[in-house]
Amino acid sequence: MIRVNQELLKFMSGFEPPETNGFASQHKFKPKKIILEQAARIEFVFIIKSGIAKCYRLEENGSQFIQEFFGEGEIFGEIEMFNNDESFSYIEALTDLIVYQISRKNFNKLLEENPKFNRLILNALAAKIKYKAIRHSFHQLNPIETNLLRLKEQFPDLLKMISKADIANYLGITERSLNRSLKLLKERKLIG
Amino acid sequence: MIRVNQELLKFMSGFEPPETNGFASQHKFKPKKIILEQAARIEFVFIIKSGIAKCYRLEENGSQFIQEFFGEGEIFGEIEMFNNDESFSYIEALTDLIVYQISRKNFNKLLEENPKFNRLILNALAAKIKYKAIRHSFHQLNPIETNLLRLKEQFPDLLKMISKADIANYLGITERSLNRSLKLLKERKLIG
DNA sequence: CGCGTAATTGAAAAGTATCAACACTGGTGG
DNA sequence: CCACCAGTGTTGATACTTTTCAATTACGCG
Repeated sequence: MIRVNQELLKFMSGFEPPETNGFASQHKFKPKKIILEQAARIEFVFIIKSGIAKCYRLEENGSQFIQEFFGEGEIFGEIEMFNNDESFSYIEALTDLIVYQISRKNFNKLLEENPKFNRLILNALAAKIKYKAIRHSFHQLNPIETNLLRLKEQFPDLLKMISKADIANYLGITERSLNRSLKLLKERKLIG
Repeated sequence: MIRVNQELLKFMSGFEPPETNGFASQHKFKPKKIILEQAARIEFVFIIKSGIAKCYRLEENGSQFIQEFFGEGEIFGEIEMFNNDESFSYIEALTDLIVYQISRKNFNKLLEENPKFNRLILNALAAKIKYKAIRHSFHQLNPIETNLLRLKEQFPDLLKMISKADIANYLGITERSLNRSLKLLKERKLIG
């Protein structure tokens, strides 16, 4: 549920000051800080050095759907670079966050000149696609209880780290439904 | 709904016989032919030259969820190359299908040696991610009727090309619900 | 303590699935 | 030419699930 990319993180640590070579800078954000706006022009790619962010979309009816939770080494803003379009989701810090920030120009330069980086990005994109495909499918074809059990299995500390509202938005359900399901699962001793 | 990638198609047409250079071969499939199995080892990347295929996942409870419909220039099998894993979905021909087929080795070679191809693949992956993100979000946060209207808007010939069963599986609903919604929309003169 | 945010719960309304029966269509063989 | 069949599409009745709405409680922090 909270995804990470250790390989990319390791690669980026090569850009630590003072060896940044001007490629990447570092920035800090406080919880609840919006890092990227939906429908905004994007000039930087970000890679998380530490902390957790949530990526969500706001639909016209005002409700939000959480795409994923980004942990260490996860990249965002790159999709917009490729399709050269406005952002299609918000990125918001959930914890104290430190990110590497790479300009459009440097991102493209790295892609072209550094085969290792190029492959890391290809892998990262492929991983996102697979994650989304499996998630959407499982989501649609299983009841809420099953989805919750799967979440708890993949990420036992779920309820300690993520607010009920965010979990509900991640599952695309209301908090009311989330609470009912959690209560049921507890009664059946399926979760703690 | 039926996605296409004209740029990639155009690039691939450079590999037409007799100029294939051994990079890509061509293959034909009949409707209903399964081209890729879920949970199978994959040795080739495919790019559609003509026709339509459906990409779907089979969940343990036996129901299927359609990820997308691939049209001209769409690529599949590439995700499995990157994360070096088994296939996570089926690919099935819906119409007569002609595909370019590239071996793992040649795919990697092209990626490394041909910057244009490399960028086309990056763009294709980014487009898939954006498509999936927006689709899942819209899907979750809107009622069936709204989803149907969106489909009809994006792809007016929907009902002529795709079976009711497939449309229902794409929307993650039963055929019964699909029919009820279609009837309602027709009564309200919102669709033809 | 008091305030705002987050979490919980009940009751009614709305939405969707399930199940089962029936209609339509195109193709096949007697 | 008709009878039959299989696949596809249609519909109704009922049961189940989820949302909506509103009221209440718990918690963290200045």
